[in-house]
Amino acid sequence: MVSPYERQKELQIAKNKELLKSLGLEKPLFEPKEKPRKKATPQKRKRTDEDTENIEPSARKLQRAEDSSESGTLSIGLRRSSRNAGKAVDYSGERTLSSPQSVIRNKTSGNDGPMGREDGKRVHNPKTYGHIPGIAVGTWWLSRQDCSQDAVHAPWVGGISGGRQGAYSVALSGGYDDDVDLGYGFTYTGSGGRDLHGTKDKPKNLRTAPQSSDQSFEHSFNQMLKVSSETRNPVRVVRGFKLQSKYAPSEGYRYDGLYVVEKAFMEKGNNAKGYLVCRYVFKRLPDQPPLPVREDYEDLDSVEEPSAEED
DNA sequence: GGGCCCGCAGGG
DNA sequence: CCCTGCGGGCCC
Repeated sequence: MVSPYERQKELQIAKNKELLKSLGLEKPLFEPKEKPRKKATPQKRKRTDEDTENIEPSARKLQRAEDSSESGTLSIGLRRSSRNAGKAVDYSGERTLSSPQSVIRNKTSGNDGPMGREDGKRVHNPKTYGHIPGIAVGTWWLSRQDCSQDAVHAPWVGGISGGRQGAYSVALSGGYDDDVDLGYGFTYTGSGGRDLHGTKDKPKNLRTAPQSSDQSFEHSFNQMLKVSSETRNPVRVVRGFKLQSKYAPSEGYRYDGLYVVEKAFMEKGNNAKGYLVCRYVFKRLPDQPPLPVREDYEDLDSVEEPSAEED
């Protein structure tokens, strides 16, 4: 039996999915020169010492965790994402799934700094529109911090970064489970409407929290994205491992190139009280490397016929 | 596994 | 200086 709440969510998702499809966003605007890789390249290498060498810096960062647990090196990698618990972290596989140009950049190697940073300096300015020089589409980082250091998406926490001419970048991290991701187009939800302070008797100091009020375009971040839809400036898009999508990386964060904000509107969000959210439709710009697809992701694509599910 | 609370970067 | 924010590490 499906709860009315779930029902509403399904309808919402279906609606937005239709919206994306009606805009022709379920596929690349132009056929990429190179065929999209439907499957991970067969030659999925087993982890070797050489691979371990490559991920060493990130592992080093988690040294402390290792100190307090006797478990192997793999499990300290998993610690980072509880949602991926039980899954094997195959960094070499991650690379084969990514587009040809993809490259892993983890700079949080830090020999012994408190936060493991040895070079906190940014080479490029994140407050720009378009690609960051030297950062190929498909570049992958272990953490938002690394991504920020490469100037692709500056905030460590926030999903939206922007200025007066619109957003510079957004991060898709699955914070709103009614967002739809078709890869070449997706819906995105604005910020705000969350109670980060708790109540008076139970004060909190959170960075994220459940939806507890309406969002609005007055909100500066939401306004930036609305401006983006008018200026049509390109927005850098980063997909994170928490995103529920076959286009999400299984671990870490990946730069997926430039998109434009095609539409901006308000609608009821998928939250208990039906608070309003700011919703956006993003469209991927042409002439970019094909998006990697996770074949292991089970697409619960059962939303097509609302009347089909009776039992 | 879930809850808590932190530093930090950015925009106004 | 104020505030926010789709992280993340730690403690339980």
